[in-house]
Amino acid sequence: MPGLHRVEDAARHIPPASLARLTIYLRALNSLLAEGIERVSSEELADAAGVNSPKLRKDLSYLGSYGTRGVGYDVQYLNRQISAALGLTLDWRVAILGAGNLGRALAGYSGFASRGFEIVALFDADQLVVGSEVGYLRVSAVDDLEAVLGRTRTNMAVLAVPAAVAQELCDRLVAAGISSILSFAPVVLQVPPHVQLRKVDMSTELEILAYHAQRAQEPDLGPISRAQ
Amino acid sequence: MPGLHRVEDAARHIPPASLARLTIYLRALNSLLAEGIERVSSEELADAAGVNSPKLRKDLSYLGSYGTRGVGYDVQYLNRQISAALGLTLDWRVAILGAGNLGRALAGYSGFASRGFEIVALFDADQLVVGSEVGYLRVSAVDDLEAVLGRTRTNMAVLAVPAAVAQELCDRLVAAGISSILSFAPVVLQVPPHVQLRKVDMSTELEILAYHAQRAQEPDLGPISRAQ
DNA sequence: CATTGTGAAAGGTTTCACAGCC
DNA sequence: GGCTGTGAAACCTTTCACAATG
Repeated sequence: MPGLHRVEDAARHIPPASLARLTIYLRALNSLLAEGIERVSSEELADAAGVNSPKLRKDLSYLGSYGTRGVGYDVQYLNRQISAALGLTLDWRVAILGAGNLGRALAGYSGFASRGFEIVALFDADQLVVGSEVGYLRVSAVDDLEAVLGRTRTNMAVLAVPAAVAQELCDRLVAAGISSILSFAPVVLQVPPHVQLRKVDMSTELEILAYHAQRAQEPDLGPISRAQ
Repeated sequence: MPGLHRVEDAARHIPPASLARLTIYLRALNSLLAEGIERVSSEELADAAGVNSPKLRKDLSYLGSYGTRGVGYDVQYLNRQISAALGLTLDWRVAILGAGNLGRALAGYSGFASRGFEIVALFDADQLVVGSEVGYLRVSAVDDLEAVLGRTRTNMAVLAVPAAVAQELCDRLVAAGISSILSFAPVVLQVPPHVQLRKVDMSTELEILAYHAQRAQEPDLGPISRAQ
């Protein structure tokens, strides 16, 4: 394995487009690891991740050079390097706000745990739900938000609540010192600049599909450019 | 033959980046409509959508010119034009595969219905779940997939199933003639080129947050570029 | 000698300034 | 006067070809 005192391997700037794909490579590497495969070429890994191989090599080049020319990449080593670059080796403690179907689905989602994200709290406003058990978690009252966040040393939060209360809860999270927030609420949230907010919008994706399907239906628009 | 510029206003090619934001503008316009606001400037609408105003104007310019200089946009009219451009005025009939927490969350998600996506079927493999009611839907057996898709005239599908069975079900959907698929399964799926597949990956988003949070924690990396 | 790592070109996206129009 | 619509510049991303190398 390469020496220790190379380029500061940790965190140079990774372009956003690249960053999003690195997480996909991680997933593919984990599958290979599970199958007991030890070495992989950029071509094979790119196939498994659904991208082309020059793109994959370019993406990896932002982290450092972790392959061997003429040979390929060591699956386990590359897996560790990407995890480290993304910060997945740190201790991430996640609170989920909203214990509806979505919140419960997220609480039980194995993809989080397998990446080192520990779900440490689950909140709901409904008194009938507070106190019930979801997996190994007990649902906390949203009234106790600040206290529970502190006690559990939460450093990330997921909003799985109705649009109407999302901004208010977001504000409380920020006031409580949380600066990494993932929102599933279908509404634009305002946060101060030091807070990282990301959004997952489930209906946006269906709407994009509708656009492409509509175009496919109408065969009268001249040369059709490859969609996606 | 490069000739024939028949520029129909309906569906010229919309750049992907623009397309994704148009759905956000729609949401913002719907909020304005609900508040009874009839006219909006590019500046106001851009604020509501969380983008800057030249970007919004550029995005709208791919559809046509639907504003009035010196005045702004008519909320209802612009709403209709964007909906039409995205194909939301057509009849979308969606099947959800997987009636776990995620599938049920999606089945009950009001954002779908309000955009004209009708959920017409919900499938599960578990015999204990098949036949039960979720909202106004009765859960169908995945064994009857093809028959139910045909009977309900489904033209879009959502995969909310475990990674292990996602590819197999995806293949059956494609064989049954579905060519618009949204997957929540954390796995790379293979589809033929005529099929539009989109993916929502919930752990990718947390991983991107982790990367930025890690960088914010380490103040020792020289000039820090503003994240996001 | 197969395969990585990377400059350079091509293609796509965002920003900007301002012409055009009500 | 005020706001939209858009070409042109700046910036970012992807592709490509090939030099570098174990």
